[in-house]
Amino acid sequence: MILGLVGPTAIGKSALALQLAKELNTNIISADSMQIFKEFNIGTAKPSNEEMSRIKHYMINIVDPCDSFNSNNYSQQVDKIITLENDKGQIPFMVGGTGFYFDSTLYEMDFENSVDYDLRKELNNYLILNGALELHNLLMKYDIESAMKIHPNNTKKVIRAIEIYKTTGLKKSDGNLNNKKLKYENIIFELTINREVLYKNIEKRVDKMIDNGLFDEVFNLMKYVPIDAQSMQGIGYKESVNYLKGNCTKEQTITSIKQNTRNYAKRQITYFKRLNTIKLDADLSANENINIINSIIKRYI
RNA sequence: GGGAAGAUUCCCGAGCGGCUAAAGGGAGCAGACUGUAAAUCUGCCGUCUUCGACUUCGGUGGUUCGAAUCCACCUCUUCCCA
Repeated sequence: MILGLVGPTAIGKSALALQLAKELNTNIISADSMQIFKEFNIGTAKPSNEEMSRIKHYMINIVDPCDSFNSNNYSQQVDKIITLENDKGQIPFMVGGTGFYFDSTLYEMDFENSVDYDLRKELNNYLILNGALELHNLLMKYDIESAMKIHPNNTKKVIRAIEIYKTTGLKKSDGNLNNKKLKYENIIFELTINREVLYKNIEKRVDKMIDNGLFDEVFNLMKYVPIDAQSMQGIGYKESVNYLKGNCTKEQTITSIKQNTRNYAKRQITYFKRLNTIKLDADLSANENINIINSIIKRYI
């Protein structure tokens, strides 16, 4: 059993989560694909050390910035944590904006051992040489059903589908995507807010990150983290790299970070619709929301 | 004061007599998503009673069968010489 809190970036998840975790006397499992990286602090709006010392946060600062990490790595680690906490009689509180991490934790995922990075490289070369359509035709040969579902332009997904077939002999379309097996009972809350207000919040937050020294952080990171590392693709980071390399002005960079963050928030909101969430109004005070949450939890548990 | 360029749909920006509601990009909105997910990708995007109709390309008036595209004047903008 787990409790969850989702919401788009900059809506105030962390603040509410902190209070709630204290109230409920539980630990937090972060579900954030960027906060997993060590040393990526300002741009990921990571909780402060002080905050993390007050409430235990799992899944933050667990990956070296030069390494890669994926949703499967995530769910495997979180499985252990949930079991551990549940065994102690605790219901952990999963908080974050990475909807896919919730998905891959809450449900049984198909295709064990279906990763082959060399094959990906190979397919990527094939893509460069022959184009997206030919790559898609390749998938057509192995798994027509998936090929029909995946747009040829979505080459990452086309490659993954081929990879699944080549490594496991299974077709992606054989997975249980439409019939997912639930792993954990859960109650997921979702913070919502008026879109315009959200976008304003985002802009304010980005300005704050800049004031807090985002560029310095990235400058130091660039000394040892390759620019094409997964960690460097995060919003706020890739744009800063571009700026520090002298490719654009500071103003352009800030505008672009704000823009990309807004677009991201929009995608998050779309994703949350597939999660079965209970909506919370971010305009209400933390205490009000905590009361609402408490009453709902009591009803279920 | 003289000269040059230009005003295009929310923004940038093509078009330079018919094939144009007007390329492309951005924004916005909606959506997809099972191992890079802060990623990747898709659709819509003048209005409407949407297989058709209507109103648009600074303004007004012309030339044409027909104009965002040509002409005249007006308004504004940028730039250059004073």
